[in-house]
Amino acid sequence: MPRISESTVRRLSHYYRVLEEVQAEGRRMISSRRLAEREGITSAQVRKDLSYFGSFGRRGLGYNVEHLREEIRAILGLDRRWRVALVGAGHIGAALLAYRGFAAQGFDVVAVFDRDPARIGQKLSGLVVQDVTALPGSPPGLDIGVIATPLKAAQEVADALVAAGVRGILNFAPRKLFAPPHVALRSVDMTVELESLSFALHQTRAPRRRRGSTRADDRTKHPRGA
Amino acid sequence: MPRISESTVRRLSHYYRVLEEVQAEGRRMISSRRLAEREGITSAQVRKDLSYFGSFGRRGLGYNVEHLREEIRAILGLDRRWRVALVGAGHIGAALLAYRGFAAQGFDVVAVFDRDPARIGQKLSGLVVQDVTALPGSPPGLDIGVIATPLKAAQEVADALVAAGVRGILNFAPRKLFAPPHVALRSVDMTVELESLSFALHQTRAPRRRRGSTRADDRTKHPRGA
DNA sequence: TTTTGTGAACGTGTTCACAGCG
DNA sequence: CGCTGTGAACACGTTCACAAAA
Repeated sequence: MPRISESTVRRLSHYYRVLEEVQAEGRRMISSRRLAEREGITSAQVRKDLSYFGSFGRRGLGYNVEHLREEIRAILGLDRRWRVALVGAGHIGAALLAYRGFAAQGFDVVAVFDRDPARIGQKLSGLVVQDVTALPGSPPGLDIGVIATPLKAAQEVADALVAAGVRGILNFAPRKLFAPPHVALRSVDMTVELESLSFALHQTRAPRRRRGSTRADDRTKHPRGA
Repeated sequence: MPRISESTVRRLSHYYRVLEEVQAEGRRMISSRRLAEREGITSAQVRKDLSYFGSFGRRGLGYNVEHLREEIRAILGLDRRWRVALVGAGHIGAALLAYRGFAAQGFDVVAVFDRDPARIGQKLSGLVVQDVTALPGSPPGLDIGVIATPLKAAQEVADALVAAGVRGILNFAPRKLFAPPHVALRSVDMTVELESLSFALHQTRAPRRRRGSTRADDRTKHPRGA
């Protein structure tokens, strides 16, 4: 198995979502073409992504929806539960905690921390907010840490999470964090997204044009544009 | 000027943040090397990114912090204000509204919509939540729409925002949206990030190794890893 | 026929490495 | 010397296009 690119993993995540929908619609099989249409990408991309992990389809027929869903579930590691610690019980932290879909996919928030004395001791979605200084060693077997603190505390909290033994960090603070190589790090940065939009809108250029091509074998038409 | 890649734009956004910090620290000049270190990338990347837009540095000296900040500010279109409509006044919507940094960078939320009668009419961070059916044409000169609704409403809301004339959409619903080519679309999908972490943690492989290389001219050492 | 799985071709973003200038 | 700006080399993800299978 070759090294899997981050983009492939993200697409798998999308395929998984589509398959859930398609399954709910009662379909038994789906082609790479249909799957691709739902995501606005090419069918070759779908097949290539899946081919890194095995041969899940049947030629002429497509993929069995339930089976493929289970395969991707296993590939993504969603067939087990992950113990998550949330640091930062402010607006964003609270919003994340309230998000039901969190636990639904295998992520259990087992502890919430904050530095603000006014928040410590309060209950949030069934969990008592603890003092962040209690982080080291407190909840055993932590897998993932979620950082929803203000900018300035973020790196410090990341270090504490690493010390507490997490192997993955999801960062919501708008700043680049550093962690040792054995700790996976992902960031969600709303500021960057907004500024990227700002850049795109700022360009009063001619509407961006598609990369041209004439051959069409594999090309998927995108129903409503990009 | 060549076509600018999305990754370059996102990095510009990061540089901008670093420059703000560096300026606050009172430094007058900064080299591509230092800038790169802060972001965990190579100095060549920094110089290449900037070179798409002009020659902002001075050989032997580096870049003037304030000047470069202003240049990037203009490039990203942050030297004007953008009128933003928020749809969805739930947990995430409320968290976004409460985020002060929003307005600080030029994004003014001028209207909030929701479908839930219980929320309509309530005040949120100084704005009265309006019925989403009032969206078409209500606030004139909208630039950007932010979608913070449940999954199922997202595409419908996107269509409404497009009809209302927005040129950019920031989507927080965990689903692929479609919009016409003249509307820029960005997504923040926490689910994908978590599942990407899950995948990384699930791989009990040997710790991922760096791509090898011996020459070092331009290489930047990353202080604490990736 | 339909649709998968995949090597090969292609295009695009990153890194190298150095000329050029302060 | 130090550091930028940049063509050229490289690496890597995407798309093509077709053999194979149902």
